[in-house]
Amino acid sequence: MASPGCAAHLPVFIGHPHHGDTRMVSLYEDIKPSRSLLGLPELSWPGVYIPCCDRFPIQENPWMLRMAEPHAPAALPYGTLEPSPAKPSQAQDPPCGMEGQVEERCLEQVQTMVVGEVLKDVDTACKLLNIASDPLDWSCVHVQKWLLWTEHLYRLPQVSTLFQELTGRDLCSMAEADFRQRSSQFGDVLYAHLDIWRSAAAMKELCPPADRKSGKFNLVSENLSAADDDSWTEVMRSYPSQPIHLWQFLRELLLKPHNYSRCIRWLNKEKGIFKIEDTAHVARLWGIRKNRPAMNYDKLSRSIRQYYKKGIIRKPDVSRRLVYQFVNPV
DNA sequence: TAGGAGGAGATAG
DNA sequence: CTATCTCCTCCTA
Repeated sequence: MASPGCAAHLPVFIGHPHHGDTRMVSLYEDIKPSRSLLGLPELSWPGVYIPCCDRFPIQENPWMLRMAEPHAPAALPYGTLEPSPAKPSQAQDPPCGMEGQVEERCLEQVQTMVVGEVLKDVDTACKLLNIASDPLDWSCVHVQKWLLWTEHLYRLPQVSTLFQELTGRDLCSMAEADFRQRSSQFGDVLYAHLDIWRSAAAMKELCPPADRKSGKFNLVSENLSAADDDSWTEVMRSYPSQPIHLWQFLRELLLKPHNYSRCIRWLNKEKGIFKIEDTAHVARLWGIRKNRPAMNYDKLSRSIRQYYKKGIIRKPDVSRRLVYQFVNPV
């Protein structure tokens, strides 16, 4: 994606780009595309560069300072991601002395967190979409799901129609120019996003989840949302088979408040009472998950109501709009 | 006008 | 056959 001497910006949304609580950074690919790490033994992305380090001098950057603390970095508001002028030389300057070592370690930590978050996001998307993490394994249907998801994630106009009848292998064999040919405006974004997925798949192969859990990537899940991650993993273990049921899907969203609290959230977790805050968003997510592009809240709510007589979901004692209750809370 | 309740036929796995 | 999906009517806030 990067032409020589003209490195490209690779936006990576950590969490969800539409939400204020999103921690978002832009990965800067320096010279080599991230795919080039496929053959690398070490588990770091060469050239991954955090442009926010440019914008905020490290000693004045609270976000950077918080890296050393045990909790999550503060959110970077959506919209601050505009590619800042690339300054590769600055990123590549060898740090000097103790200060330089601290800075380097800090950068390493950030990189590790970013990569860990990317892997987590890819994992989450895989589970929500029910597709393999490795694009090479995707069927045409999986490719369409991934495209719909990417459209949704980056708020792209409909691009999935431009990539019909393509398997994941077809997609992976395409050069950036081929992507641009199909979509002159967003081909590069799709290419970059696919690149992230391919890199993540390669990385997962090099470093299985068990290793990641106990290894360096633990930094991320420990620091950012350990409880979330555990419950999420638990949920996925509980429902390994397909197809997923709507109530399970809703519960999954509820168990990822970091990503989805803007569209669905607990009002009373103990009692299993939740509220759908953004009907269109939840319906769209469900539609993507079930490959039903025409899904809307009207239909989704009808499906929820089917659970009334099955005793899975009901309206709370005090009925309120968009508020439902799991009959058997977790 | 959006959301809620529920009937009923269609559809996918 | 089950679990929705889809379309529908009627009701309510």
